[in-house]
Amino acid sequence: MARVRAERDDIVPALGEIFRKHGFEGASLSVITEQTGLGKGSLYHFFPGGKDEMAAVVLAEIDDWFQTNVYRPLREAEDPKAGIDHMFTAVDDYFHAGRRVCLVGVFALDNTRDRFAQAVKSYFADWATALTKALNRCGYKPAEARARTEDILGGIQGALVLARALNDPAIFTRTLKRLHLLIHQAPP
Amino acid sequence: MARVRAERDDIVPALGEIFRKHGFEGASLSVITEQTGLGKGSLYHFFPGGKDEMAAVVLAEIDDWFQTNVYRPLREAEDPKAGIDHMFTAVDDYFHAGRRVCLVGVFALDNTRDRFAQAVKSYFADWATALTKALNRCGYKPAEARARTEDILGGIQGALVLARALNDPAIFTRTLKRLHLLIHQAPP
DNA sequence: GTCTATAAAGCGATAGAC
DNA sequence: GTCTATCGCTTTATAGAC
Repeated sequence: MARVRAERDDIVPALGEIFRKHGFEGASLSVITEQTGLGKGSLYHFFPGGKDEMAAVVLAEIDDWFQTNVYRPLREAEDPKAGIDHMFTAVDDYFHAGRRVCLVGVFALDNTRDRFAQAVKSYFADWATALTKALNRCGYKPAEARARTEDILGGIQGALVLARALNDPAIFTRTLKRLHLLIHQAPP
Repeated sequence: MARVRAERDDIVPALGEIFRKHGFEGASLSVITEQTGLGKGSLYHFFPGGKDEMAAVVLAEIDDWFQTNVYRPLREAEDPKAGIDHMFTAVDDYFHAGRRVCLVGVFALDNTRDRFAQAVKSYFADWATALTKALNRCGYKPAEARARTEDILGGIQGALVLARALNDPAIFTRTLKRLHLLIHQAPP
């Protein structure tokens, strides 16, 4: 049965890419079947709840990844600046230097599915809390830490939109670098 | 026939709000029928091309609005700073202080429909060109003007994502104010 | 111009053989 | 676990009466 779970988990990343590419409504079962190579029988064997469960599992995996690779380092790094450095590196890597959009951002704008609203909210709220506290530890006053957090999280999401819209991934990496320098150059 | 065009144009804003709320795939004809009060017969009378034509007309109207109310003032204002001031006011107004998402941004992330890619690209490219030139006229060097343009356009889109995701429209207005001050406080 | 009826296709989901 | 067949429903789009 460990094998069953492993196999199911193996297709979750593929599902994530499909939802990223087509959105929730656009990711029809025929598209999912085609892209994963699994028939409907197999898909419903792994995900009895259908598409909703697939999306929920993908969102849970994303949350898990960011908790481990971004939020926890932000919270637990002895040097808060090192945690922030790590965040920028991890984010550039995760979004493939601007060639991969943020599924949570996609689900945030396409708010048809209210059932994912809580997962979307938690993703950004957890990130914001962890980053704000790290900035506090860097010496930023609370109000400034919150403002910089909004600038950074919003800047990341917006750069992903721009990079995709203009078909120019480099926009993302450039923006990320400016946001990073802003923190290091202007600690209060 | 002027009356026909007028009536058709009257429902375009409603279509825009429907696409904003449900996305392209989520805006089914039954939803459109319900929200506009027009039956399928009327809808296909106005838009023989179906949903695709509806979305194309909405995107064209959005482009027209931004050309008139944002890009042209940026290009033609005698004082480039006044053009930029006007842009920030118009943008806050257009996006209802963070309560309205950007349909072009939604279509950018939900890239199922490649047929809208050109309209999406033009929206941001025209905006970027107009703003960069205005910043140049303000005294910014070319490279800095391009960087500030990316910060502002990306910051706007990202703030809209964050505001929607966290259900906190004030994030948008706060971010807009910071982006605006950045230009006025730090002209090179 | 708006309506109803309907066509044709695709959708998510299920059943059951293997 | 994977497959095929199929159900019931919704979708986009069209036809034709009014």
